[in-house]
Amino acid sequence: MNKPTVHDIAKEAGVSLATVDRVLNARPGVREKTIAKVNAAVERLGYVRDTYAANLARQRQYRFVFVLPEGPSQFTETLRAALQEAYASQIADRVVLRTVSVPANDPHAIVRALRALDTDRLDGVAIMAPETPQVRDAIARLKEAGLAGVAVATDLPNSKRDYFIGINNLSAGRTAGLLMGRFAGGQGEVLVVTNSMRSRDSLERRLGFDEVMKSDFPAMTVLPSIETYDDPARMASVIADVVENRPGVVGLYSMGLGNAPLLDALREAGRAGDLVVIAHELTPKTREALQRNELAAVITQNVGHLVRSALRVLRAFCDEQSIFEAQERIRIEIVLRENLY
Amino acid sequence: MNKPTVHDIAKEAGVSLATVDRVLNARPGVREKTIAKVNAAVERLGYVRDTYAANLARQRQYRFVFVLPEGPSQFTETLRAALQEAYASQIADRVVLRTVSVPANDPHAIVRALRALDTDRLDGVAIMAPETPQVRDAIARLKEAGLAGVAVATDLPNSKRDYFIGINNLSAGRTAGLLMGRFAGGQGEVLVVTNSMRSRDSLERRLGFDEVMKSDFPAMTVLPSIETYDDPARMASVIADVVENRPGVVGLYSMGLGNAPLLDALREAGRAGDLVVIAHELTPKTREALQRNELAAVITQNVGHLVRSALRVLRAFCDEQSIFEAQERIRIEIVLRENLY
DNA sequence: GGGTAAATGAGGAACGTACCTCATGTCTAG
DNA sequence: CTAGACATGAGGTACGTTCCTCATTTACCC
Repeated sequence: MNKPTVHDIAKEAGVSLATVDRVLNARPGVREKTIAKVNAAVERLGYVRDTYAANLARQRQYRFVFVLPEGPSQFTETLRAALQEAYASQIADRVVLRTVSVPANDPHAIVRALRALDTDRLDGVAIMAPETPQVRDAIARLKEAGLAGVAVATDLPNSKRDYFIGINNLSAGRTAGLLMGRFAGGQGEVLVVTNSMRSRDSLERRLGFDEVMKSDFPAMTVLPSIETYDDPARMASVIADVVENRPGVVGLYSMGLGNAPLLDALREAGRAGDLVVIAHELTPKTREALQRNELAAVITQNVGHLVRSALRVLRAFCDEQSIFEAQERIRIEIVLRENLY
Repeated sequence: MNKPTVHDIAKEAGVSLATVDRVLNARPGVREKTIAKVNAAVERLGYVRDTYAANLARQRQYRFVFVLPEGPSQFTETLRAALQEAYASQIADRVVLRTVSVPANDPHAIVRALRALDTDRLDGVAIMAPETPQVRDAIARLKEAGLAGVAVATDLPNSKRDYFIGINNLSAGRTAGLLMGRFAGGQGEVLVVTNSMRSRDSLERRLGFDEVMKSDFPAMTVLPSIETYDDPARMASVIADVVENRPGVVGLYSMGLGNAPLLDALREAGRAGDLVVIAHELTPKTREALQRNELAAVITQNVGHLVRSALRVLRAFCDEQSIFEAQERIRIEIVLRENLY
């Protein structure tokens, strides 16, 4: 009736505990035939290893590092907070966590940080960074050393990461497009801003946004992306320009970081609550703007989920366990004033 | 450096292991003063009990029952599937699970089922059922027997449930209202249908919906709720009536179950994809309808999250552990064609 | 100050697994 | 046929906790 243990397997297979142990842990010195016998018994009884007991016996530690962009972005701050919170909870059982901050847009510094990781004292790495060839190589090194590696929020599709935890940005852009079209009534011009189009995330979002606008709202015009390079002054002048010279603009899609300056500029220009503004990432600022009707919608991913997922997936890879996909899928969430929770 | 164990506590407090154990497990025969000494040591070292080791030693089993409505609703089927899936995973570690089906709208049968539960062989119950005074009493009995009890999807606010896992239906209705208003352009009439207004969920959703329509879209008219009593023929006639006699109707809000018949009726009447239709709960049917542009939006709660959350919360109550609120909050999700995942 | 009850200590077994050693059994090549 | 390699068994210890027993100490009351 109860869950079978290694002892049951031993009995069932007609071998000793030691042999069962050797088979289950893939230790050498067992004949093929015996291995088969044990595996058959495992099958028959439906044995599943008690991971917690195993971890206890093995004194398992999961030594993880999170490599996150430094700097005063609301998104990364939320992420760090979520990480702290998760670390204090059950999920981080037997996890020893460290975070490393890297300048977001300095590939060299990122590579340096990745190289500096002591692979002998580490079991897994979660990385949020833009992908460059050097970064790719640095990740390859980590993988060669046998570490688990996941990409968080920003994918590293060409690197040997084990898993990507985050949303599909093409779909996110498409979702923004659909919302924009429907909210704006299918007419007028739409401004698209981002801090930098060099980021893969922005590129993909823009692509998805345009696809939907073109196919579903052909009467709308999407203006070229405007880059603000994290410069509030630039943002202010962009918005001012729209107010003065672009009466046809009905919507604004902010694809990247830097929503705080955007919202400030809109308020300054007196257009807050007037345009249909759609932005990414739920933070204290965007949350407040939703409440004040200054943002029509925020497209986001649940950051708590993101970090918990990263921890679970890293552990699963360390233990060579399978991943419960449904649980790890990060959803593209649409947040309006009314479902802010 | 490492996590402190009971042995460390014993040393630190200058008492024996046995005494530490007595204190930690609230067993009698320890002086107040000694208890204080031990607790101080726990504080000082930041000791946290290793739940998994404890469960191992204690041979802990979590015996849970899920009481779910029977019948061929897509929502409950999805729920059952999610439960199966969760049961097979890590989350259900040491959990022995049983489900009990009850007729959704027969309070007597529900009470009978709750009474039939053997409280001696059970640690927790998750219930999805409409609240009636008898149900409330039956739950009180379970609580008295020391079981953990959570309400799932439908709250039992007046019962002694330990926790409610699900969305706030007032907010869900408000979210629907905001979407409806913006999607429909703030003009025209809106039809509201549900299988039954006797359900608290429908009432609350309607309330929220009306609030937002009134305050944010005063130019729109919301028609009285139409109840279909799970009768496809009735649904068909309602829709046919709209097509023929209500040219001003631009939107349709389906608050309850029974989306399949609604969608069929719309197709029949040739109005699918024409009205702004907003429904609840993501199921295979609603998913397909989103893809075909027959539904503008679906407001839903993640069912996988729902059952995993229920399991975690039940466990936490059994162990008298605190709950990681952020993780257990069920979000009101808005699903459009583009973020179906 | 002695008796008694309560408080505490010391130690061990168990949970399911990992990992170790040492002894014994079995096969195979020369 | 036998040495040596390989396969297997038997048994122990450990992980952090629970829960048990039994002995010893302490505190308190008359």
